Amino acid sequence: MAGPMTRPEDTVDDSARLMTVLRPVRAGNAFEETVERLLQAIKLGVVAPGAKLPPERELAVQLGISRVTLREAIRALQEAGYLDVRRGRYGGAFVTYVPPQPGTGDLRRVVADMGTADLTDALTFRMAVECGAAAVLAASDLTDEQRAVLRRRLADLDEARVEDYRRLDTAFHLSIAELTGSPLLAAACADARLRVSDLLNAIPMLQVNLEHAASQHQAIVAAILAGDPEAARRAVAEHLEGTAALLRAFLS
Amino acid sequence: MAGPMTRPEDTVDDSARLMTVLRPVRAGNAFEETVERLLQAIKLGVVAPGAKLPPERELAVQLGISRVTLREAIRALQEAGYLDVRRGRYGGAFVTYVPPQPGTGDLRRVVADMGTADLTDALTFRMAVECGAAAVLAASDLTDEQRAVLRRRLADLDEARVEDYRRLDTAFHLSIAELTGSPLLAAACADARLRVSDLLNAIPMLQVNLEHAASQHQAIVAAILAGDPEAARRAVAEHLEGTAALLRAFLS
DNA sequence: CCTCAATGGTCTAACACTAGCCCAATCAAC
DNA sequence: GTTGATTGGGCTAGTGTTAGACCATTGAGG
Repeated sequence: MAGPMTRPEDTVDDSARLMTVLRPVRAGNAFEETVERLLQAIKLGVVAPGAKLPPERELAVQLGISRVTLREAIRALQEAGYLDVRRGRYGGAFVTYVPPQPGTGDLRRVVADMGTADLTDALTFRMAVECGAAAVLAASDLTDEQRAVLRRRLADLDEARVEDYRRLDTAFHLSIAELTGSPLLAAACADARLRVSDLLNAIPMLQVNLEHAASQHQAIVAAILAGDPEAARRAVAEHLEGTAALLRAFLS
Repeated sequence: MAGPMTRPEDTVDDSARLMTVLRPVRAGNAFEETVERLLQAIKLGVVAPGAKLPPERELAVQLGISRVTLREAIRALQEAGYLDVRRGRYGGAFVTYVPPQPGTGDLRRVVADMGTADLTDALTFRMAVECGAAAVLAASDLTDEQRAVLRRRLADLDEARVEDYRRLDTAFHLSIAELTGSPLLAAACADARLRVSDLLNAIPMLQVNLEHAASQHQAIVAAILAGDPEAARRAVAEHLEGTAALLRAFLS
């Protein structure tokens, strides 16, 4: 009775599940992960250009690392030109990074950098979590305040100047996940967004695409406000599929 | 022009996004995270009772940690009664843990342990990622082999003995994510499943519930095989909603 | 001017983690 | 039996990380 209960047919693709569960415990050392996280906050525009990060002591606690490690990461970002660090009261680490003008980057190079396997992984992951988040939100009872936030984000995006567009687009997408009230889901969506942000930044913003995106954003919000999970899922899927198609077009 | 571009209305719920992006970089030290991960493999039945973990050297590489840290984690699990470690050739760390008989645990205690906020977070997260995974899989062109795996998992579950049920149920759900081919998505689903596994283990398995679950599983597979993302999403949502309702019933 | 609170800059001792090496035990094959 | 390959057990030197204290700079307000 103490023998293995594994039956032959179970071992067929158990290796896949072993890979999934026994994946690396940590992506790198604390320093690298911290740089990555701060870069996320900057590139996603969570900390806007000209704004400053929280004080080191506070930030170190939030990130669950020591101040020494945090300072190393900040210094690296400073030397890379993302931050301007100033001492004294009212000082801090100010964001100097300005999102690159779309179209100037070389999309092929970005794709080559991350590898096509990682690319499809990221796109698939994003499709799943964002569709899931929208469907969950559409299925829940929304307060007036939640509805207002959603409409506000949509309106911001419509009025956005070109240089603010990516940041507000990110804000719109992340708000959907945040409004579900699930930190885990919000983190997953932020992670997914980050993994494709370099890609998005390298895509030129054409008028036609922006108009498509705008109507798709409207469809998403309408479906969520109407409490229709399946319409919400479909709208998000169409929107993201559009991005994926755009990528394929620029790559072929 | 170098001033903050943040407009007043942007700051309304920027704090939420700051919390999301500037969340802790690491959940704990390497030892704790490793124990957690191994426990995940054991409790989810990825390594079946009686089977053994990969050799220490190999496993340490897979987990991206040193052998010393891995051995500490294994020793902790050995002392907690989950593993039996044997030396010499054909030795290794054998799983001795047998999943608890459902109904013996105190559901209320488990819920109290994790807190209701974390509970709804986990349930919401699981709902989103599993619905998303099923929809993505349904929207993709499946090979015959993929279809076979899906049907195999379903059949395994139908024939399952009571003591194997949870493990095969986990295998079924995770297979859906794995079949999308996205490691990120598979990892997210495994994480979601783990977060509710203690809960599931504490729920008695009643004949009625098992029958409901069986027909829901069939509906999920049918929708995926039919290539209908929305039916797939709906089927998964109904299935998971059933679990959530069951939880509420036992808690009130 | 001065003061003082907030903030970055720096140091140190303790602890965590790693890489690499060698030892000890086991057991199938010969 | 003896052997050899495989596996866990244990050690050490070096590096990464932390907590906490103290110093240096800045600028608003008195």
